[in-house]
Amino acid sequence: MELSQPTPVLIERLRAVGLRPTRQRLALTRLLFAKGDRHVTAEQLHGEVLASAIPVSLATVYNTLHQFTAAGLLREVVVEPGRSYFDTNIADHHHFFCESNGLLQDIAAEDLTVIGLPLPPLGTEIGRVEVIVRVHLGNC
Amino acid sequence: MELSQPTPVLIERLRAVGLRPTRQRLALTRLLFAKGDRHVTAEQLHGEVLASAIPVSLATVYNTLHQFTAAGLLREVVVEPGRSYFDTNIADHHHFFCESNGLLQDIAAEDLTVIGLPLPPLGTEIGRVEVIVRVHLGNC
DNA sequence: ATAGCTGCAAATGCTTTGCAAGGCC
DNA sequence: GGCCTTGCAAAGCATTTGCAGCTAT
Repeated sequence: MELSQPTPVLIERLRAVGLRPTRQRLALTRLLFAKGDRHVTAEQLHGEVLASAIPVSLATVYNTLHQFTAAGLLREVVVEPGRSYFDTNIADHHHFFCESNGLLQDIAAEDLTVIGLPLPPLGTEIGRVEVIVRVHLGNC
Repeated sequence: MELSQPTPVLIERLRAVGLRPTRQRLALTRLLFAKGDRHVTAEQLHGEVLASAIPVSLATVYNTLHQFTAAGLLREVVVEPGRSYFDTNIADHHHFFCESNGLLQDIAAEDLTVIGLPLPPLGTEIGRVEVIVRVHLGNC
């Protein structure tokens, strides 16, 4: 598992996608990519970054998450109305989603195969196949 | 393809799930289940029902869609942040979603098979496996 | 220096709710 | 008549935007 990276690496990572390495973007990058794959909401990440003593507004967290998504650093996952998750794993993969506690968990693309996919609607091309396995706590 | 059903059948359908067959619920039921499978947003359906000369408020459309969903008459499909689709096809199936024009299209469960599903997270049970094939218009 | 960021607060868009009036049984 | 529904408007949330001030290069 990938551990926290030194700041210079993070700075390069931002520059590589054409984003200036500002204090708040670095703080968010550090939190997002510090350890393994993460699935966060804007609200969650905002709470974390405030806890790390760097003041960042919620609006900036939203803007940054979307910039990162547009830059290909993150992937947006929509599983519930009115809430967006951002996934630091941008490789092709799928998810378990627990409807009881709102937790997302990765399923590696290699583990799972979809067979029998029909042709897409006329005039369209397939972008991505997304599998969401909805689960719930057994002891409810 | 199933054509528009006579009103008495619709009334029974509502009663069967414990909902009073009011004028607005009947109008919505008629629009939803008149012909084949549909994927509508609350906004869309509201527009349609107003066009049919029966005044229904948007709030009532939302409430009704959720009551129908809770009653098992509809299924909610989440594909984009900030918009919910309601699907009149409650059988197990999957979707094409066109990101260019927001159209949903069914994929029959029989057509598509998911193999290699890992065990769900400890303590959870699988509810439903949902496959969303994201497509986009080729001529963009 | 200057183009690009940030923060705040206000605006937005979708959805839900509270409560008085109305309709179904 | 009684209870469930409806409608409207207002509240609620998550998210986006406008603009003045700040910052990285």
